[in-house]
Amino acid sequence: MPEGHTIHRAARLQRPLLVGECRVSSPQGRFADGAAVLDGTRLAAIDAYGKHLIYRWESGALLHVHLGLFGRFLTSTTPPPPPRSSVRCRIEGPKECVDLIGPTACELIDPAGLDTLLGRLGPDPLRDDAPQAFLERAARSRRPIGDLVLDQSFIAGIGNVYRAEGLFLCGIDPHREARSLTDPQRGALWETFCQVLRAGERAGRIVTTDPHEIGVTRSRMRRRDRTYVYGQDTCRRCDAAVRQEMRGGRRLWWCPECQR
DNA sequence: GCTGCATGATGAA
DNA sequence: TCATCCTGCAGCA
Repeated sequence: MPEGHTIHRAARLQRPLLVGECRVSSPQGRFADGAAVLDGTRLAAIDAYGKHLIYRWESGALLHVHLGLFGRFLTSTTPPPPPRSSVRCRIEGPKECVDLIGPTACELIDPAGLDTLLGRLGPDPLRDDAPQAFLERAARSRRPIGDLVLDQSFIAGIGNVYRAEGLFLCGIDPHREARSLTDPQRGALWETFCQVLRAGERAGRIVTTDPHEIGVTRSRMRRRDRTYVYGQDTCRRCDAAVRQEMRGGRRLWWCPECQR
């Protein structure tokens, strides 16, 4: 489900199959006006920024999609089956059909709107952005590092699972004030996010554990084997009871032993 | 059939 | 900090 890896993977996979002339519709009806504008025109490119997708059309039109918590894509080969009633937008390209379900955003935006959107985003590890802006702002911030990494203006693409797992892998207590960490700690955190997001983009799912450590074969990993602390009762590394806490409406998991 | 919950984000108070 | 929006599913009567 949707953290940055999902979005970049969707862009990579959809790009070669949708670029070209597309039929665009809104079976559910809530994007009917936008779909009418795009229908029959040619898609030029698909770009991912953090958790945002931008579909660029040859006409200059820009389609902004954000999956939010529930959004997802269903893909099918053309000709596609009839859409389910909840499909906000169907894009039927030359080689594939993509149905968009339950997005937070599915809207046409203008170039100024895109600038505003991108201006609110911090560097994105999956775009190979330079980490300086993140590192420098974090070095000055008094906010807890666990709150800060979910803030898309600090670093783009991290969600609740990667927050818990990235901080675990770096041995950092999420409550630590961001500025109290050392420069190498903040640097390692950025690098860790780069690694786990890239792995997630390739695999199409979040796996942050080392299968040898967990004692399973990579191909046999069940959901509970894929994370050290997220969604766990006990730490998959040290077996201590995993702590959890609601912060800003999101559940935060951490290991009190491995993250000091 | 209901309730609650989920890998997200926003706007009002 | 809270309510709200988006959807589907598990768990329970």
